[in-house]
Amino acid sequence: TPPKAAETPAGEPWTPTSNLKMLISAASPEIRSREQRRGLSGDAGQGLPPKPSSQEQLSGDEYEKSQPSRKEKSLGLLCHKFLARYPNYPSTVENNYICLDEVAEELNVERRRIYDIVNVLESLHMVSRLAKNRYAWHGRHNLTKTLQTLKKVGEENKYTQQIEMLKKREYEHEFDTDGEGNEEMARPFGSVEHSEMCFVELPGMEFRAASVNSRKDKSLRVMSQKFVMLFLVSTPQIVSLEVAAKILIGEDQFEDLGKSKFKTKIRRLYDIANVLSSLELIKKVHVTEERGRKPAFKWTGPEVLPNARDTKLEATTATWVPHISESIASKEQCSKNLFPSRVKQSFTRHPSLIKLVKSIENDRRKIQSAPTSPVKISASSDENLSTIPSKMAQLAAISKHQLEGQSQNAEEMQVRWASGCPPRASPAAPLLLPPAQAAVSYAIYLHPSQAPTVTTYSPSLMLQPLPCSNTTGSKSIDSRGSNQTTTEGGDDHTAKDEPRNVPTATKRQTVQPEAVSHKCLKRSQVSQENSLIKRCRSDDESPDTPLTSFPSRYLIPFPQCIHHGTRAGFSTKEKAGVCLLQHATYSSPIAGVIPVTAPELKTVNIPAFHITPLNIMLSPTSIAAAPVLSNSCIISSNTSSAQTPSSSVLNFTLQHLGLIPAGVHVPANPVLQHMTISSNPECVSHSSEHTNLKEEKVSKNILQLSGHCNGPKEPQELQAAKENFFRTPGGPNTVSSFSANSDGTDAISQGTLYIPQRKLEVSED
DNA sequence: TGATCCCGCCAACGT
DNA sequence: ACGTTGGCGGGATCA
Repeated sequence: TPPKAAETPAGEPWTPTSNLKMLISAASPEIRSREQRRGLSGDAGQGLPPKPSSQEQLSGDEYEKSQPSRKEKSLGLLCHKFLARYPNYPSTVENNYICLDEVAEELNVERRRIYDIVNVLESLHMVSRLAKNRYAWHGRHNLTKTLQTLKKVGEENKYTQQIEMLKKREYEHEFDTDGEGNEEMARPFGSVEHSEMCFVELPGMEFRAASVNSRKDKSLRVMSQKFVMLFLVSTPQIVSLEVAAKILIGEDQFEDLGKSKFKTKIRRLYDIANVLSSLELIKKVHVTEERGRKPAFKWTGPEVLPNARDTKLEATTATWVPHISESIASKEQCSKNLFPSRVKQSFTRHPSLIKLVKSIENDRRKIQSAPTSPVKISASSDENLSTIPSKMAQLAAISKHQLEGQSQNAEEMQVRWASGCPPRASPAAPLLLPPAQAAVSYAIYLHPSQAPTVTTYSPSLMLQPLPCSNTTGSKSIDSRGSNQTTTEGGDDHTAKDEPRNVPTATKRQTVQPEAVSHKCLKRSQVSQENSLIKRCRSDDESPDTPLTSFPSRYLIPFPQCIHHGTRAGFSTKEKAGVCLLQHATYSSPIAGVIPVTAPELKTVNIPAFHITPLNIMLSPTSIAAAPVLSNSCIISSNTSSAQTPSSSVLNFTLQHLGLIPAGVHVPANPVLQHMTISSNPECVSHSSEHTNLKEEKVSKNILQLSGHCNGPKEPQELQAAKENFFRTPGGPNTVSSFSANSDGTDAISQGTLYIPQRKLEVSED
């Protein structure tokens, strides 16, 4: 039963946060939909209407479709609803699949709209396309990394300068007619060269991210990234639409700079801004300059630090990971020593590579796409609220979403202990790996969803200096425009220092007394409770979660596997230079499946195999970028002799290694890079439970794999294996194997295999 | 009014 | 041929 909006001070613009949270928490999507289908009778007056102020309680007839009112259909709201369906930090293999059709249907919108959302999410690597109608949800796991990368690229592109230039010019030509004036302004920057910026990828994500790359990926995706870059490189982190549009246009094709083009650009930017806003990465504000107030947006997302440093892991890996600054000395040198795998290159896909990538993608595509019939949203199906979803539900969804976001902090904190505390044996076996032994190789199975979060910084990139960004001395972006005033759309507290690291800006608002205080307080309170709740829930499957999830991966340590085979494999298939290195390497049967986590595995008699497929497509770039293995050094003790990692460290590392896009064999030297923790203890922890159900699935996986595991593989075989691999229920997965020795030889001793499992879909619905 | 931006046509692509 | 993606911009709404 929808609680009533007790408080809601009159006139207050609807605050997603307010009391709704209760509703939300109470009403999970499913429930809500159930209710919806019922009649909407109850909800009408509730106070959910976006525009509460006046016409609230309509008589009971038209509330339903009286007037969806433009706002109710806004992309922003839709986006909120969309986001509400997925956790910010999805655990490993949760229900991270997104089916566009379904979503569109459930959200009651046209597919087209979903694309708008998904596209920008994709630009942030929060989702990635898997196949035709499917996307994988990654949530914010990659966000930090993505932002860092974007920032870097943005800096490389001299966005800061461009912005300044633009402003300056603008200033100068105040009087000038826009029409002619702009022509010249577009050119100013040496643009040409870097104009070719394409989709920025993340190591490990590239493939998927680019999977859609075929089409002139020009707009949304890329535009979105550029837009974000602008925020990240500008000092007041405020970007006006106008400026953004101009810069973005400038880069695009230098062709007609018609006014229409500008207009269109702005339109797109609004679309993007809407979703970014929903993500709470930006907020609308107004900049008042000479002219008047111009719409602009202010970055409210997490502060993006130059690199590493913010990753909890850092502490742990610090020893092995030299800080960037140090590496700069000589690129070559460094790269040689520290960055075994190549060096430079932004994570931007260069046009020249596209082709290659494309072919790869095609390859992949074949494997994955299956016909999907577009499901039309028939207004007919009365049973399922064809009509307007109750506003209540909407709000609930939103608030829920928000709450989740707020709790994220806690989650992050949680991760923290990991670095310090010895991993106590958690039920999640993965942590229990035996101490590293002499030579051990590990194969890690990566599930797509848990996109590897490793970042490798290329020296070149590292060149960029001060954490403070704004390299150039001329930092006063709007120095002259100091008069720039920003007006917050809703709340105030503007440019003040945002707490860095505060993911969600919201919490901070509490500070404000007065008007805002009301809601803020409320909000914060709620959020707290909520997070608590969340916390509790996290351990067990949330009651309201319709899906049952299973352990996502199992570790199967195997003795001395060989790895050579693997290596060979790599070379073979490399033709494309890239390729999905998905091969399977097999080795002698496992001595025994080690206990690790999955009991069922034991049941299944698995031949030991060492799989090394990398389902992640590695573009040349990425390869370079992802030397992978990263802390392999940690594993291979030899490198840093003295530091034989304690088992705890090892475990920890391994765990996280799972996130790394490995598969790329590790070159001689350990690469340094830092990674982000993407999975938290929780994920692992529940893996121990409900295992049985999936047994069959597991075995299935295994069988498939094993089927192909025979001796050295031929390219063909690999291919086949690959396909099968992808077909696995779990979807594409990645297994990587790596080992690193100081001398470049493989040192392998022990291997671990992660087998991701997919949860059964039990959803009602 | 100008700021927003929904809507959906229709082209580019993939299959 | 048909389905999926997703530019694009008219024109309705909102403030």
